[in-house]
Amino acid sequence: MDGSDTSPNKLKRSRPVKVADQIKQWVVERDLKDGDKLPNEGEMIKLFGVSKGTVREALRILEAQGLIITKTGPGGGSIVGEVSAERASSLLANYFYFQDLSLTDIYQMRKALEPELVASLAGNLTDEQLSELEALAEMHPKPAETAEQEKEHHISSLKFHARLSEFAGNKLLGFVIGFMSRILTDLTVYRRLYDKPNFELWKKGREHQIQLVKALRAGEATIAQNIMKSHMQIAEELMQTQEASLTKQFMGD
Amino acid sequence: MDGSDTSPNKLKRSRPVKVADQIKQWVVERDLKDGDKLPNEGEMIKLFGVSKGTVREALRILEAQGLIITKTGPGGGSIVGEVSAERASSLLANYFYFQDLSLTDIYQMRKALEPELVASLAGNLTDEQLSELEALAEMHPKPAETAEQEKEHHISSLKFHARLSEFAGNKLLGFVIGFMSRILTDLTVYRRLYDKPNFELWKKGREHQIQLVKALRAGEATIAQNIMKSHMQIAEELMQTQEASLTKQFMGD
DNA sequence: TAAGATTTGTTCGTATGTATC
DNA sequence: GGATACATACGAACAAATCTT
Repeated sequence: MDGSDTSPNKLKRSRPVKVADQIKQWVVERDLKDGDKLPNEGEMIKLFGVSKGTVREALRILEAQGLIITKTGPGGGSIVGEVSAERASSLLANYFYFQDLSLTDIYQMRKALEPELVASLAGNLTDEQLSELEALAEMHPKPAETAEQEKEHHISSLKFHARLSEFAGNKLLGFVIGFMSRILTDLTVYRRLYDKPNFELWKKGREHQIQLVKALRAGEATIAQNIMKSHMQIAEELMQTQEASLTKQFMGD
Repeated sequence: MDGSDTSPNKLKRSRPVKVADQIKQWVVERDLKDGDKLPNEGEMIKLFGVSKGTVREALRILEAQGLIITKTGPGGGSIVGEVSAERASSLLANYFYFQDLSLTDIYQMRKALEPELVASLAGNLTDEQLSELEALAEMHPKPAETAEQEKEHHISSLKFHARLSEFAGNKLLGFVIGFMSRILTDLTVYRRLYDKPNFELWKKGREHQIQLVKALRAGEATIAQNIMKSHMQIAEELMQTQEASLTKQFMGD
């Protein structure tokens, strides 16, 4: 957090934005952590010499970014809050709302990253984590018969990948993969992608997931990596048989 | 943008947040685009049945997310604004401020993605873009002698990668690579990474960039990819000779 | 359960700043 | 420069939530 004007922008910053920056600075100077308390409204009014309304607008700015949490009542007030992956994901989704991503774009990334992820995860998961993945993989033992079931299957499958990403030691890698799962899930929910059940693809996908968990448990990094590569290939083919443009299907919160 | 309560959270949402959601909904229902005008404060007060202060807090929330831009004066008011890559990057950096990324984490990603990027860029760049990259690559013909010069060289090098990422047809891939360049640049600026000039690494890095541009111009995807792989290897080695933990060095705006 | 204290939440009236014509 | 239309900011009052006793 710098707080100072890093860019040569001479953009006029409104007072609430300035105050928001001042609060940020106040927090960083004191190296405050997750649950630490900020001054209350009254103190901020005196501290920054602005009115209550201005302070509150500043607090809403920080809250929107996920940096603080505000509660009412005695002992209430604002505290520092770690930005959650969920919130970061939402904010980022707002950016891609305008960007016109294609399925090809997303799968170019998935093909590069998901095999990398499982390779680094092999042999490093707890029994509990492995069991959970197993349960997700075996959730749908029967092929879909209706479009609705097909949709459920695919959301489950994405859930498998999302959960996998949360186990990543590499938080950046984990976040990006989780973000892609989210986008694809939103897509599946809001559009009626996956119209027609596809027996062959369901079967392959399920086998892949089960074999993958086995490889992860055995610590077979290369095998896990190869399974995921094949899996991504299959998944992309499935998606590509459906629509291509997925603009404007998210921007959630 | 959904606006509705997707999650099973029974989190109490303050009125400004609700109004912000209502405004979002209002925008999406009408499919408003980049420069389109929103109702002014007075109209929103009537529209949502809340006071001026509440409307203003809601507007600050949307502004913080980069979704609207507000101007004063006649013809002023709020308009829809595309979230910029810059802003999305800042918001995301807030998340990783708390996450404890290591250089190894970042380079695991870079090694997976940057070769992929140049492969897809080969033969698809304009003369102008290629010239610009060339200029960046040839910016420092002489090895660094001081720590300050070494720092400049590395920022330039990261600029090269950042620019490259902006040329990506795949906006997701481009964004992630640009984001990593940003993090590494912030690191270089705020910490004194790169203390001691390293002649061998400078030379290799420079050659790589120049060869890379040549391969991109020739449309040699595989060659470009291999050059980038080597380059990432070198770059990681260089960084690893320096500090490892890069927590809490960003959170900028 | 109830009352009181604390802190945020919301409203209103008014005044000021700023950009356009 | 003056009129207009808009956001910006302030201050005082009251409402609502929540913790403590």
